[in-house]
Amino acid sequence: MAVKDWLPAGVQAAGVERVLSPGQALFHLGDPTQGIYEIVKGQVQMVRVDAGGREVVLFTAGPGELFAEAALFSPNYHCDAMTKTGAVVRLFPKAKVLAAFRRNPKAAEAFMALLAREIMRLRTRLEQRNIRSARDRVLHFLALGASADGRTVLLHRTLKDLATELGLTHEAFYRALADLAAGGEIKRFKNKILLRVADV
Amino acid sequence: MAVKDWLPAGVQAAGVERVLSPGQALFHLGDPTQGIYEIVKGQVQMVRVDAGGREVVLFTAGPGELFAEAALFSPNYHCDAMTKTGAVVRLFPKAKVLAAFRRNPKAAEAFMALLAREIMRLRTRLEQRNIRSARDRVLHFLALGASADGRTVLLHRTLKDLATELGLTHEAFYRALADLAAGGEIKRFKNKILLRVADV
DNA sequence: CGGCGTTTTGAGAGAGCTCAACATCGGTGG
DNA sequence: CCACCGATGTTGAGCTCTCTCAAAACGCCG
Repeated sequence: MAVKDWLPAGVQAAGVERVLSPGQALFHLGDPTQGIYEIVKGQVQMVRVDAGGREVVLFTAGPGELFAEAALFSPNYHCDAMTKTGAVVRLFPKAKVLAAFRRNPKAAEAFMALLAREIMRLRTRLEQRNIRSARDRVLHFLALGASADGRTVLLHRTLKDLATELGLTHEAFYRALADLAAGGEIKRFKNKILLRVADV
Repeated sequence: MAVKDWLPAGVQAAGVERVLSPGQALFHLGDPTQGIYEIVKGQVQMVRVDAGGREVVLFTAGPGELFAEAALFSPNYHCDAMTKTGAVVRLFPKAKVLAAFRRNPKAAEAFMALLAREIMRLRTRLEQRNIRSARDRVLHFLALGASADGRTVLLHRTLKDLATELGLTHEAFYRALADLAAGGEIKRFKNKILLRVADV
């Protein structure tokens, strides 16, 4: 769900793009909150520094993702945000967004729905990580990624990226795919994978 | 954040408790949505059945957790929900909840804030799972769990439960703790753990 | 005291990670 | 058109770390 599909046009128009160079901070702990960000390009990380000075990464956001939703409901940021790689982000000012929600319950509901869906997606990924075996984890992922017919999984990103999302090294992921293909459980194509429907 | 802290009193009063026996379904895919559930006792699982007839678990909810938030924004359920262990749940009817949000933007905002916080928590746990080493994962967890002074981590649940949440076997978790304690990185007490502040 | 669940420690095996080499593909520029 | 280059994709070999299975100590509660 892209921002443009749910955010009222008036608020979208108020979006401000910002370019971050590698290592630059987007905001710091304690700063007054500005609004929510959409990651346009690159990666941005939420980082908290613990008492010992160690960096603890809370979250890594990539292109297309929403960032710092919680900032809408808090006067100050609770952690630092920075980019290691450099990034482009778009800021939607808090006041505009909240005003839109108050004025327009439909928009508010759309946002709630968005958050609820994000929660679902995250919970699913977390459940996925509870599966130890690479083979089964990949199978779980494929079963969930299957389109309506229940057999076809379209691959949008590179396999390498998928491996990362699954919490596997790319080697382990490739091997799991090779095993499944060898066992006839899947068939691999250029940009998609076909699942074998269970026999009987 | 317990339900009673954010849900308007009028809606809370409309909550209906329901007792589920082991193996019983809470709802099925395609059923019209009733509302959101709070798990009072036991565990309830979201399950989707894939084309091959395999069960794919999407999420397991425990006591105190909110369940099926997305149901508020969809006319039908997108998966099955059932309990293996038996459970007690409380249902807050969709119409009442949504009406309260429309009537009362404050309540709507409180709910959004709740969802946003849940997203943060989930993202943090997911980031945690990206840490391979048991030792580092435990350290990450402790650093995040530290209270204001940055050194004290209070333990509310049993270590065994914590191990599960961390995605480790309890043995691996105990060993990691023992290692850290042996190395002087933490000090263990009855119901808390002290982190050593990094030297210089 | 007896019983149950948590906490601990031990030994062994398997699975995924690491390091490494190579193939493949798409794009770029001579 | 071909050579080159970087990134993705693939396969091999070895090692480490966690999981698994097992057993025992500990603490709590009836």
